[in-house]
This record gives sequence, C-alpha cells and structure tokens, in this order.
Amino acid sequence: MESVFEIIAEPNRRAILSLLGSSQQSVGEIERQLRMTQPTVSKHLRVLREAGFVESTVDAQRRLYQLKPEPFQQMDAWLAQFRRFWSVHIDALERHLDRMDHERADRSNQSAPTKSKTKEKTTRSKPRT
Amino acid sequence: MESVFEIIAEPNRRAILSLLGSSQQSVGEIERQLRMTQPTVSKHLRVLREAGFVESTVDAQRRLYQLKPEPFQQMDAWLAQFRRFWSVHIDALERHLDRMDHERADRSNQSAPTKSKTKEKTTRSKPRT
DNA sequence: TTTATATATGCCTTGACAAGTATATGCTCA
DNA sequence: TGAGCATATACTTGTCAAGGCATATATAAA
Repeated sequence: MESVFEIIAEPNRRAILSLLGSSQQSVGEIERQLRMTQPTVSKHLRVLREAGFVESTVDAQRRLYQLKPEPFQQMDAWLAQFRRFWSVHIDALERHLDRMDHERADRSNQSAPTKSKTKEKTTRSKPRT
Repeated sequence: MESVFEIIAEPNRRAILSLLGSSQQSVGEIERQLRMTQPTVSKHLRVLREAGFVESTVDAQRRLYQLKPEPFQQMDAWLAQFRRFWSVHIDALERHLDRMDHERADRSNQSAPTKSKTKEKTTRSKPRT
C-alpha cells in the first residue's frame, strides 16, 4: 500500500475524499454521513493521512479532517500521459481551465508563484492513429 | 474488481498501460519489455480488457493490444471534483494542452509512475484572490 | 473524582487477488 | 499431417488488507 492508486482503490476511502471535498469534517460526521462504523472510518482516515491525502486539526475531542492536494497532483500527472487519447474532450478540459480562471482559488495554499494568462483557442492538429 | 480505480491499483497493470501509451504492443513484446511471465501478462491484459482499458486486434497468432479512452475519462472525471485544490497546477495542465497541440514525439517511459516536471513558461490568467 | 463523548488502536477472521506452474487453444508453415 | 510459436486458461498457494469487536487514550462536563 504505497502508491496513491492503491489508496484510492478502496471505495469507502473515495467516498471519504469526496465528502471532504465539499468541506472539512470530523470523524463522527463522516461516520454518520457514510454510515460506516467509527473504527472503520478512523482506519481509513489513518491510511489517507499517512498517504498525504488528508490532514487533521484538533478541535477539543474532535479531529477535523481536510484534504491535501499533493496526491491528487500525482494522480493527475500520471493520467496526463494518456490525455491524448481522449482529444475529443480536450475542449471540456479547456473549458474547465477557463472556469477555474474565473472561479476563485479560495485558498492560496502552495507557494509556487502562478503566473498565468488566459489562453484562448487551442488549435489541435490531428486526433490519433 | 469493478471500478477503474481498483484496476489501476496494480503496478504491473499501470506499467502495461504506460507501455501501450506509446504504441500498441503484442503480448510477447509486453512480456519482454516489462520482464513479466507470459501468463501474468495475459491475465493482466484480460483484466484490463474486461474493464475497457484496452482492446485487442488479431494479427495471425499475435494479439495486438491498444488503449481505449473511456476509463481514463472516468478517472479524470472523478479527479475533476478535486481540481480546485491544486490550482497551482493549472500551468502544468496548460503546458500539457500546448504540448498536445504540437503533437509529440517523445516516449521512453518506464513502469514507474512519471514524476511531474515543474518547468515554467506558459501564460494564463492568474486566479483572483 | 466520575462519567460521558470522540477518536484511535490491537487482534482476529475472512476474502480477494497476484503469481507460479502446467496445460489448453489457436495459428502458421513445412 | 505434425511441429513450433503465441496466447489463454485452470488450479494452487501465499500475502495482504478490510472490517468486526473490544479496548485504550484523550478531552470535556458534572
């Protein structure tokens, strides 16, 4: 269980991640919303935490879990090598990017100075062989 | 073993996919390049085929395997819900788009997951704060 | 203190799956 | 036809991880 891919292979973990995607949650909240037993939730959270998918902050007796970006970036990077296979959807991707430009970037988490500028119209050459 | 995520959890399968990413290959070619036994390759290919990641065409006694896009799209779609967490990464994505437009000519990827190279260039509008 | 609440962890069982070995199927050519 | 190559499948075994249950730890409240 080292790779990010093995981590997200587990459906319950994906559910937890999706849940945390909307906002941070305590263990108990996850437990109730996903209807899993508390030890199960805690164990999955441990795996996710050790893999860098989430981090927790202490709030009295509770622990609030929230997402961390790095592993997602990793997955995206791996996926990138195959992107040319669904060129049809490049446009969708592009639309997504534009949307991100307009839509906010609510947390300026990472450092990395983003210099950017809207690109406007990709002209792609040929699909695939 | 139903979800695409479980399929790619296996390192050898990811290696096969990466290999097929460069061009279609026969079972024997995969076997030699990845140094796996023939039954192992065949079994993984069966899993990949049944999950829609690859398809095969017959060439005499050989079977040539090549990628199919749908499962990758699925993964990308799932990943999309988390994209706002690494807005920093937009540039890399954009670079990728540009690269696709230019068409590529490089290959040479191994079994190991690709590490994201953070070069810089690109121009795209900056996220507002 | 004691009790209640929230979360983590340890042990155990069970099931899934990957790989090895052997064998079957299928195609080509002499 | 048979021999040889290419690929698929069957069967077995070992490993590992997910979940259940019990319990430990930690904080809060009474």
